[in-house]
Amino acid sequence: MTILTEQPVTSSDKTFFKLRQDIVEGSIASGAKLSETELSTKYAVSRAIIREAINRLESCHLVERKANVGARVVSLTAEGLVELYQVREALEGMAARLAAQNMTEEEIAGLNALLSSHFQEVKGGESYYQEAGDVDFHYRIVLGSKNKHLISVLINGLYHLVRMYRVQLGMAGPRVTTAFDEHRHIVRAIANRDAELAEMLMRRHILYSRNNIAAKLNKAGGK
Amino acid sequence: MTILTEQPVTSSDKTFFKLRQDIVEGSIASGAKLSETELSTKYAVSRAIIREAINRLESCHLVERKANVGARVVSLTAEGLVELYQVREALEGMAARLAAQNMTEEEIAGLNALLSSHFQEVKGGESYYQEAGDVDFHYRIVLGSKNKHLISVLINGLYHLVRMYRVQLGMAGPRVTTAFDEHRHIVRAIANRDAELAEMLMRRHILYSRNNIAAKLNKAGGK
DNA sequence: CCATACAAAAGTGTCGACAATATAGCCATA
DNA sequence: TATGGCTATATTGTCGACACTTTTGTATGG
Repeated sequence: MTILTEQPVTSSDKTFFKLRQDIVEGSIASGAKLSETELSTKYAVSRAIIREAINRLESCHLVERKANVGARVVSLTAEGLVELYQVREALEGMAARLAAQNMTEEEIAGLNALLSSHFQEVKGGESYYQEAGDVDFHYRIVLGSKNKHLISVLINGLYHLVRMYRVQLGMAGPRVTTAFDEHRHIVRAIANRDAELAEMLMRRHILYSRNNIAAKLNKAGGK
Repeated sequence: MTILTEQPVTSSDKTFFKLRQDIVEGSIASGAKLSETELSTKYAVSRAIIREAINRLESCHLVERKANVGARVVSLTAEGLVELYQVREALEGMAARLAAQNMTEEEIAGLNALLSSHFQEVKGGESYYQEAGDVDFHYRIVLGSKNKHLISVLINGLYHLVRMYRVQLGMAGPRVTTAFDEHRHIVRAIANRDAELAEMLMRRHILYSRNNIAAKLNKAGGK
């Protein structure tokens, strides 16, 4: 399903992954305080482990920490979402550009295969797999850029925050078929090695999806 | 001089800053192993402090760590430099776009003042201040984007690696007057609130500077 | 009744020691 | 001599305890 194969080796890793999952999926509420002592009993590890996990979460922009005070889970705001998608637009646009230059023919064939399987699911109307498929699609292009920094910042960093917004704001949209067409055009540009076009299409794709989500957010929590 | 006012509050902060400086400036060689015990005696702090510092350095892409093995300072390569500047191109391009939308008139006036003072220095031929001035210029535009994620990724993350390349490869170039003109055009676009143009000029500016540095790197270490 | 200062509590920052893992060196064997 | 496995060493991972800072609650004075 998903390409990413990050395997926890140390106990600190495991705790970090669990904590991240709990935050992304909302088991730990957005904006909540993260007490080190409390978490250390909850996850049955020492405080040192929790501290290290919190530090890593801070690097992912999932928690904010103040010295001598503590850490809180980030709160999800409309501005935050816009800012996040602006960064995605820049980085994933560049990723698409580089993917058009650097992906192998095999990888491109794999992308096309992925699109085909998505097409079946779109007809079936399975929105969950759609979500996972979209994630998978973007992952592959980012990895296809072959740019270490790009991959690290997006996949180890921002994507988890993106997922957090999606999960907690309940994104499963009427945008699926539209997005699917956009994916097709992006892949075509990559297959044609048209880096310029691939970047532009990816940026538009993300911009559209941002507007779509922002509209939902305004409709839901219009305070 | 520089805008960034990150003040170390805890002992861990101080150690992190020192270590980062030593790595960026080459006191600790690129590619060197970072022994926790060794560093803890060298910097006169406990191993826990060193561990935390190393974790943070990993987030900055300044060291690479493997579980149960240890951490090494990143090694500087031509490919790494290209990848780094590709990310800069994407992010700072977006930063310039957003700065054109979000900077206040006062901030833009400040940018112009900065350019003027640089002009004096260019005539005086003080290459050190030029370097600092260039850094300052890019900082201001990134901050002017008012995008939290953009600021964090660039200023807390990639910029230190950029500085590391610059310092250790001895960048003080014949490109100074050219770069100065490019800065002028970027500021003009921002002042005109021409986001599109500002982004394009910034991207070209970084692309040029990448090519310039890469040329030097090939000439120097052509192995 | 409000404000200020002080004291108690809770929480984070730091440390040294122990446990688990990887590396290096050595010996035995083919 | 080369190779394989074993032991010893060094290094990282984890833990519990102590020190310091922030916060909270309380009491006192205005």
